[in-house]
Amino acid sequence: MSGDLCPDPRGTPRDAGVATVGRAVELFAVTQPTTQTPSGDAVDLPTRYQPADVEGRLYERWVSEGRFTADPARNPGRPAYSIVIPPPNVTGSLHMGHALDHSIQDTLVRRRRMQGHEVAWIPGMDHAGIATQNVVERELAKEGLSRHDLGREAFVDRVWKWKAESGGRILGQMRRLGDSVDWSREAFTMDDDRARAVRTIFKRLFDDGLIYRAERIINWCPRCLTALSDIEVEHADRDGELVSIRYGDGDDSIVVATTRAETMLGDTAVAVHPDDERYKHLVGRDIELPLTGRRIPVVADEHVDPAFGTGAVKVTPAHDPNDFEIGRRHDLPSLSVMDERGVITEPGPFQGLDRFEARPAVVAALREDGRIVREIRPYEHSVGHCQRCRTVVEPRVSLQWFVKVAPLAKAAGDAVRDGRVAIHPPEMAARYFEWVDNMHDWCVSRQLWWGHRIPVWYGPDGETACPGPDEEPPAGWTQDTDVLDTWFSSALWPFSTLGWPADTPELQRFYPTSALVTGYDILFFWVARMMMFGLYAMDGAVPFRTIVLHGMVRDQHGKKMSKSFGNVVDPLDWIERYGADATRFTLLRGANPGGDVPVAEEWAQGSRNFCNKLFNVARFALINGANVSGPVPAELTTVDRWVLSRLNTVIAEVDAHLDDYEFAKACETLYHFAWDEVCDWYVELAKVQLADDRAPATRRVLGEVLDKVLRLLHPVIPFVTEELWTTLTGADTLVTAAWPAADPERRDAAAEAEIESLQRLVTEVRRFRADQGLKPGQRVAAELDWAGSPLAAHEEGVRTLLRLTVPGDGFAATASLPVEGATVRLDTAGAIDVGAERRRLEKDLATARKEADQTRRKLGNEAFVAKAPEAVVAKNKDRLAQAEADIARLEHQLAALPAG
RNA sequence: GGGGCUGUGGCGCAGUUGGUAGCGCGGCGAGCUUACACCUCGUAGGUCGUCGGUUCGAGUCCGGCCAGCCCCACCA
Repeated sequence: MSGDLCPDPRGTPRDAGVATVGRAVELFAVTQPTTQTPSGDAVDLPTRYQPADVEGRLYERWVSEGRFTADPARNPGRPAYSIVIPPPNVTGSLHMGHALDHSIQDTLVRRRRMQGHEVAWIPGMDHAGIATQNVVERELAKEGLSRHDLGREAFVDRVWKWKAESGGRILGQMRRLGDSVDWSREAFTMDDDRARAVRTIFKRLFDDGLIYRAERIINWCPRCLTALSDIEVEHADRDGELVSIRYGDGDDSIVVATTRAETMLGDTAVAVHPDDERYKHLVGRDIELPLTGRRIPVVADEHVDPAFGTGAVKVTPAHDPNDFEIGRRHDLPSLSVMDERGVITEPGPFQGLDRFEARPAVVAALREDGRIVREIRPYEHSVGHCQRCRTVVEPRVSLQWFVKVAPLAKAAGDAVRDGRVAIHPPEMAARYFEWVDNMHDWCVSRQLWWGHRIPVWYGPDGETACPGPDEEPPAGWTQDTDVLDTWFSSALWPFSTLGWPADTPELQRFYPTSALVTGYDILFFWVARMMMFGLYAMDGAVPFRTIVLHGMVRDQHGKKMSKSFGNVVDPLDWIERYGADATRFTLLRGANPGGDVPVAEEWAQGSRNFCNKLFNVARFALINGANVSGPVPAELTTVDRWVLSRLNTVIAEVDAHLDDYEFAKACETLYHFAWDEVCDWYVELAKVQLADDRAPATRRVLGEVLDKVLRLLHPVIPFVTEELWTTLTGADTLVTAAWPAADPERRDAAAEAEIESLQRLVTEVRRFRADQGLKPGQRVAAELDWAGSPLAAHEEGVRTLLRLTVPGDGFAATASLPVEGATVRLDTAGAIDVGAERRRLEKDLATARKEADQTRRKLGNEAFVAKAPEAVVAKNKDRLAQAEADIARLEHQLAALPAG
């Protein structure tokens, strides 16, 4: 082994080169032992990339060297790029959805870092009100305690303790994934700075009259014992019964239908449509409500659909949102018949029954009089469930805090409408508008203990005060006991993480953030709310310039991942078995804009294989002394010019794809270039050049190609690329190395055409050899007749690729393949299967003739020639010419076949 | 009830301003060749859900239908 095994990239003296070799050996030596020894020179290096050996080490180094730390004061002239991470719940752990979301963000920020931007990617977590409280309550339950046994203060302490001990497991998992976040700026939605932001904006909203307290009917979870906002309620179809009940008696009777018979105990009216002739005589009269003895009025209300059911509806203002509104319009009393746990409180036979026990009980009681229940039929209807615990939500009248969203939502919609915020993919904007344009006031109070306590105090006579964060509440007043919806504090995330309300350098430099990356599933929950609060708090400045929406990760059949299906894939499992890079690559390769991302074990293996492929080209490059520094020589072979031309095309394509958030396309482009073109063609052709005096230039080109490919791949697969690139170049890190710029001067159409032609020739001969059963390794004597063809310059390469020897004495051509303006005559020792070859050629000939006919007919179509663009016509002419050439070639080959 | 999406080789997906279909995985066959069997080479396999329309020409535009999915929703 000589010193030029791996020349020093900077051309400094030999010992530096030796050091690089030492590194290389170390890199390859930590992997498992070689399974086989290449023939010839004993280069005893292992052949597989072992991610586990490098990932942890590299990540720790990146962090300790501060590679991800943002500095708002650094390079003021340079553009800033910032992203705030969608804060995962403290209770959460990394799942594939996070892995996808984070891989996208990491790709974006790593590329910007390489482009010289000042990058801030802010990590953090969400306190996740209900979810976290439930976790800790469950823990307490194991000790036989409830939160009430501890009392509020002790319980909240307990939650903090839990958070310190087992919360935030996901942060460690983010390191495994390789997230290049700025850990020095980690935030938590409940920490002091964020609490200050909450207090500040609450007060502003309060003072502006955009937050108010009112008695309303809200969604109530009888298990969590708290109010829920509309979007925390999930609707699902359930089988139920539609029971028709006669109210009143004789001429004064009316039949109503309900799926919730038990609520009739709280009915305070029956409503009909004002124009409904059937019931006009009853409007304004009282009728008797069965079971209760109460008499309730019949009212006329536009809301009632006369065509539905009997056209009459029972009105229970306390337990149904519609009825609540009807009740308000007609000034009806609101009679609550259940407590906060959904247990009937109305005195009588049903008192103490759960709402679901009361339902059949009420129906049974009604049936005792055979004339009251007119019909019972199965009925499927939509029922709201608590998003957190799946309990059926109970509409309930209570005193809650609301944010008046109309003005805020208007601004949030306008920011997208007028283009200040772009949504990718743009189709998703429709969903966004539909939501912001139809949003109800947002119920922000929760009857929980874990969360930001509502900063409102009440005086002895019911006065209210909302002191700012630096103000004291009046002495002796008591604070509201409710806390704010979790989404209230996360809506402030893009600016609260940057120090708002203080006017920090971070805020100056990094707000508005550059992109917000998240799944389309929380467009409503979170994104729209950040828009509302961002615009409001930051005086009209948008919270982010671009919203990048991705889909959900699914299994290989497009099924949602869920425990019950048993198809959940744990990203950490993949990271351990295939590496973080392979995990990331699999996800990004499937990340078409807005589309769901199916993943499967095989895809991950494919990605792992790709990383290994890169490892091996790098190994090849090291063994052959690839050179990554200095100018690329002016004198280059067609092969070299071709690969550089392709490289620069690829750089431009990848750049464009990443600009468009087309991660799948960027990955595909690089995958194919690196594997199909660089490994399968360039390296094979380069082997020939490396054996002669073209070696120095070839080493430089090989180094150049690898250098650029690794840079381009680094944002997507940071670990392998860092490891290989630093080994190849001897430089410190790829993290801040320059992002490649495409050089249009390198584009070389002639070289590309020539190599494509060469590829076709080689493929054709390989095909022939395979069809004829000639072993790929078997050397075959061949005569190449290609006078005048530019391919003649590649004779050595062709002979190597095809394992063709120069014919000696006694050469007898038994196969003649005219292709690409050349003729290859092979000595197949008389072993060729003439019949098979003839069948094959005839089939191809038929195909070519058919194509020629079709194209000829098309070109004969006057309308086509007149109307189609010139380029299209020209393309068809080329096609015809090609087909005709194929026909001639195939006929020639057929004629040249030996008889029999 | 409203809104949106999807339907392309066995499976999962690409297909830019309309010009006769690509990729990965899988299948089949061959093979240790100057890095890689987590490899190489060769190969089979779709007329683009369906009907109709516009056009010289449609997977690519328009309409109907069929199938599947998602989101939003205060019709009992």
